[in-house]
Amino acid sequence: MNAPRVRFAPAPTGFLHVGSARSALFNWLYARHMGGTMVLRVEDTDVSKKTQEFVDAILEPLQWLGIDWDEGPYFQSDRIDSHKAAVDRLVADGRAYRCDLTRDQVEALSAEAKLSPGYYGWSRDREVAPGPGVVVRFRAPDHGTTVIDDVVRGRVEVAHETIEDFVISRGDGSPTFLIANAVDDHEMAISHVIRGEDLLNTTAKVMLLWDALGYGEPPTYAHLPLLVNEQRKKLSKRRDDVALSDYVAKGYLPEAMVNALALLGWGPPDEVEIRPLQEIVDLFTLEAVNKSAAFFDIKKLNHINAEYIKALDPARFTELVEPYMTADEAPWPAAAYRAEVVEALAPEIQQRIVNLSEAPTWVSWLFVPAIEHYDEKSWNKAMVKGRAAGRVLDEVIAALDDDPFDDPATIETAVMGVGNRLSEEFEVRVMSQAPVRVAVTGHSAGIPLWQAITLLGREATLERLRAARARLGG
RNA sequence: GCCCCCUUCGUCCAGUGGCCUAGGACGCCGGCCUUUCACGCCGGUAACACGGGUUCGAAUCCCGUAGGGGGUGCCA
Repeated sequence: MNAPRVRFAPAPTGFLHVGSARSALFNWLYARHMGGTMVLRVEDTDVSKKTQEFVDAILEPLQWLGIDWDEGPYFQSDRIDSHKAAVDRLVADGRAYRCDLTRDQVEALSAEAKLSPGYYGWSRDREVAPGPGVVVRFRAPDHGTTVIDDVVRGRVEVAHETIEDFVISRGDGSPTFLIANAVDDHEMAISHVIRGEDLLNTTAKVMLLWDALGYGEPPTYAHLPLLVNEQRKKLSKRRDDVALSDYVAKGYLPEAMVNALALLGWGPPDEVEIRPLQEIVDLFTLEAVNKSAAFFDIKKLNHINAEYIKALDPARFTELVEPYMTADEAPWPAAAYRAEVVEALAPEIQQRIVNLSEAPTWVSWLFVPAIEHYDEKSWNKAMVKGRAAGRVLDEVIAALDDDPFDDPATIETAVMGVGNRLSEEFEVRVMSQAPVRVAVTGHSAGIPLWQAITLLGREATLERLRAARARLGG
């Protein structure tokens, strides 16, 4: 068997859809697994959307995912002459004909004939002359069956009676994607067409054109299960978060995204889900792709992303997180940010976040001059309801005054010592960490306190403790 | 309406006639660890849509039913 040639053929809609990304990935996995060729073809037959902006919106996310291609991008709009030639040939051969009926007229005719809505070859013998508004329709066979030998779906039969005389050239003379598909797949010697199940219905039409054009053996088809939302509906631009770029912005790692996408409609035989891309390439086969639609579950993506983040080495993590740390939305001025401090804290942050954009909240206390806003719940729990919070702060301030501040362990001993002493005094457990944490970080949840205090240093820590003590009053 | 496709835990995947009293992962619940939040570890919950066949034997094969989805454009 020759090395396969596959193609990813997105329409330039202005962004890359998660579903398209999954299709691209499966094409890519198959090509790489088989040592084949990946062709990229932009299907811009409709309007002229071939602006650099629209094209980049597709290509950039692909590159981000690590999906590369060996040929292209080709543009269908550049190949319009070939498509037109094919249309002319079909007309000349009597396999297609012109039609000047509008959509309304077609509907009226089917209603009049008491048939379900559709086109029933009304213009087959009308000898319509070419001209503006005149389309070309393929003369679909009245009898027989087209069989699609789909790698994932098996044998799919479509009776020719159910295929209407579909349009292959629009009223303005531009060819439709059906004819462009047949012509391009043929001329680009595509051996495997791997795409979403939503295109299964068009396959018989393209195969009919393929045959009418005398192209011989059609490519092998593989229709992937659809990606759906919680309501089990096809992922849609309007309702669902489908733009890959949004996931990029939120701080999902490409490795995690690609790993998660690979797990929708396919699974490795050994059941190891999180693994390097190369292993997925090695294990991937089209035959193992399943047939049923898959819900794109953000929870699973989150878990996978969290795993990849935890596995990052601190330097790399710091690098990746920098854009979020210095963004305008960050709780401190970009100039106050210090990467080496974050790197020191990296492992602590890494085990607490699901995506990179969450990183700043874990160090929101770090690069600001003082705590301006205490989390209300935290303050209430630790200071107001907390036992002897005022005493704890007083004594910790006193204890820390003498502390050398160079070692988390010493700080821990000092703060915990206060808690233990007060516990004895009041004969009830007094937690010293909570009030100190809230005073220093403004929140009851966070990275290990002793480390935080060490990083902050003596002056800032004492200042914050005193500020909180004053705020507490009493 | 018509055409096409699909149907294993809530979700994703494994399972291709006996290894299945159905396995893994996410989620959820419980526990351990812990003077924060997490991480980690341990345990639990939970499914072969239904009905008929075929077979010594069916989640796996066949038929039917039901449910879900996709398509039905001079979009792709």
